[in-house]
Amino acid sequence: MTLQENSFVPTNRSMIMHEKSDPVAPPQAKTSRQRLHPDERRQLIVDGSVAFFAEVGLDGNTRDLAKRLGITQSLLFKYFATKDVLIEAVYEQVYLNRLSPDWPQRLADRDVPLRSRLLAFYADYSKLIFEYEWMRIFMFSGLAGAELNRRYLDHMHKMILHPLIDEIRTSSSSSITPSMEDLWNLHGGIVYIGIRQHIYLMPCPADPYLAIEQAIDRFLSAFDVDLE
Amino acid sequence: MTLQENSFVPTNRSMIMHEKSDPVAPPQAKTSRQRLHPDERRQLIVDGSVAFFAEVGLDGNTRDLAKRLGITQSLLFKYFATKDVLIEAVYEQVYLNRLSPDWPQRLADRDVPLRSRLLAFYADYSKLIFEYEWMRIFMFSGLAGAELNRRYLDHMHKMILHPLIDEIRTSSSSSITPSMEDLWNLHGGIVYIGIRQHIYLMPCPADPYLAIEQAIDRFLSAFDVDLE
DNA sequence: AATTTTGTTGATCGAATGATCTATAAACAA
DNA sequence: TTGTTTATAGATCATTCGATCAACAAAATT
Repeated sequence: MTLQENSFVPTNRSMIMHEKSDPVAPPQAKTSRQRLHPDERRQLIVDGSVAFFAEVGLDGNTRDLAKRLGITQSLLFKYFATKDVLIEAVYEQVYLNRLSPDWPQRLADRDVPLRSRLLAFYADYSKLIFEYEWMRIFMFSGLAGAELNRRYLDHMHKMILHPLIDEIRTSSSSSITPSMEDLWNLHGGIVYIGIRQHIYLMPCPADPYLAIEQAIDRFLSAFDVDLE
Repeated sequence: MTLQENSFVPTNRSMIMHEKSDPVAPPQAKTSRQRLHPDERRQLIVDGSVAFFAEVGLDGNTRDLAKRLGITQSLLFKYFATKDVLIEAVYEQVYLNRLSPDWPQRLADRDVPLRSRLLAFYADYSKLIFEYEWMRIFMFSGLAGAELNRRYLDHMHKMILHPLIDEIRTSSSSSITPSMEDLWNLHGGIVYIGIRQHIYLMPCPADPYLAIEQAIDRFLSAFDVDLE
């Protein structure tokens, strides 16, 4: 395979990285010192931090962040004791209150065709995770070894994917039963769209819904589930 | 969905990261100064760097790396002018000469059943990318914005996945034709096994071959390709 | 054995980075 | 207005990190 022909191997370091193309945005209209209510300022910092760390990684430095926010670096430490505390706030902002908590129930609602349930779930879920900030911060923290990611995926396993085994078996007209690996395969194939888009910055379909729909249909028909 | 119930949200910073559990390995039997042939020393440094940077990320520091190698930090700069040059060598070590260059041809060999060709390819390919070093360095460099990754994936697109559209159409008994997104879905579902294993450090099947085989079979039968 | 070569070390430099401290000025209360 | 509070800025500290350099010692050469 031509992958070996090394045309993808860097010949010139300059194209590789660590350049980080000056992530410092245009300094906000520097009209002297702007005094805000602490709550508002704090939220501005968190929002800016999410965008900043998603772009440059969790060890982006606080000076660049402050510059992008149009504030001084020392001000960051008035609101967050340490950089780690700030990153904690970033995690919360990104992961908290982002997806309806009743998906386990809705996925088990057998009054609705299984295909419809799956389509609805992945339409909702993909809208969440196919966002630049979510995808990249999740990947950065995963690489850094955060327990957070394992807990999140354990939840996905227990509350979403594993229960689906039963749903599929029930809706199936044959006796074949999907394994957990099969369900991870369905899930991974969908998630990978977001990885291509936001991690590798590859061109991707503006609307991934069709691809998701077809992946789900292929999956269900392999287990003889009616596509209605 | 219970993902919102936040049981995966960090309540305690200590479990999150930046601890990097002392990536410095036991210093090699420090029997005074060991003088090696430059080629051998260089290779030791590159090998150690691959393992080190795969673990802690591409901005791991050179002191820790040197400590793990059992050499002084300054010695690194005798072999590599800058840290970036060293990382370039890491890329080469990881990506170079790792996969047979004739996969495009073998995948197009219609004397062999398409299913067999696909199984053989992904058996080979997964052995390559399901390695800790490969997976993590590829992800780190992707997040850092390396052009390398886009080039690699472009190759995958042009030389492997796109030609498969034709192979599938030819082997199919129906008239449905897979789109590029369908092929990326097959590919991504398989790659995601390695991501779970090496990025998120989730428990995974020791041998992913069965899961790969079934993913391929589901895919092919969706396009009415004989499974022989 | 004497001499040269060069692989390796330890000390150190300068810039970058997380964090701190004091001075300042914008809001608010009297 | 006057005085108080506190959000913000600017200067600075202590480390860390990439990189350099002179000194040293293990091979290689004579």
